[in-house]
Amino acid sequence: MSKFFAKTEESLPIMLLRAREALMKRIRPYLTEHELSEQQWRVLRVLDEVGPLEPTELGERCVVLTPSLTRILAILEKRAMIRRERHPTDKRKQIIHLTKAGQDLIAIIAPEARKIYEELEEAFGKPQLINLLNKLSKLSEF
Amino acid sequence: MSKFFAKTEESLPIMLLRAREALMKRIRPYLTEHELSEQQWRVLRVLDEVGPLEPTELGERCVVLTPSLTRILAILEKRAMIRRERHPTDKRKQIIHLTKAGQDLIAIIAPEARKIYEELEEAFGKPQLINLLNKLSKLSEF
DNA sequence: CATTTATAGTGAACCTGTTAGTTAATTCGC
DNA sequence: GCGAATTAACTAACAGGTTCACTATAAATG
Repeated sequence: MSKFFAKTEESLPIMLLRAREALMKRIRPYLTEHELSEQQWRVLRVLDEVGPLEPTELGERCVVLTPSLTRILAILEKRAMIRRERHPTDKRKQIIHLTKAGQDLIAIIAPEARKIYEELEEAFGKPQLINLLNKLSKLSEF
Repeated sequence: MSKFFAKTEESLPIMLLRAREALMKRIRPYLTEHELSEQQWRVLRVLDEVGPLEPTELGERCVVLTPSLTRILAILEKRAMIRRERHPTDKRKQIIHLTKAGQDLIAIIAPEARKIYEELEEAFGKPQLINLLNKLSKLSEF
């Protein structure tokens, strides 16, 4: 029962995990309903948000390592949610496109997910949330 | 390229993940050096912090689901970092103890890990960190 | 009591995280 | 230009995350 560290309730990595868990506990059911994992959902969202991307940049934006992304893209391609193209000049690269089916799926889930974010904003206050996001953003660059 | 959502840079779950990643990128090397996963490390720390615990409560404190904890405890037991006891009155339960070897390992890693937290405090400012932890704590109860 | 209901831990299946290593294509230095 | 270093994507192997189901024990309900 020695005390080498701050209590785990004050450990930033653990608290970040706990907070994320609380959020995802609400969101996951909607994804499960459509047989999407969290990570698959992130990939679809990012493609929808920024348009066609190379896997490496896609992985960075989704916070998914490339070995995971390889598997995720294989699954999403089999479900026809994404489509691959060759990069025009660099043969090592690909370009990942969201398909119509992928966009449709996003459009179905979007209202449910947005509802949760609105609840969050209500419970938390928008300025507080913005402040939190700013701090997290700074932390990401640590 | 439609916009069903806030940008992913403003998506709280993703930002929580990103921030956590930035932190763990610094801490992981020290754990890897001693062949510990993040989660195994959390288990050891919590046992050191609060003393012997039943698996269920241990899992809650570490933010690890019990099926994962089962596997983690099996590994840590094989490495003699923890030890199991039967619960005196409830035969369903166990009590997990940190062994001397476990304590020793913590004592070795502690200084390195603390150094990183101090760097963080310096780069971020203590009041900012406390404020962040408070917000995360509130979020955990959402 | 007997039966139902709840809880603690485990097992299984599938996906993801992480590290390391592979292959092919590109870029850099000379 | 040519070999060395770098980069993009993939594969492999093992640990962890998540859900579901199962067993054993305990508690609640009648």
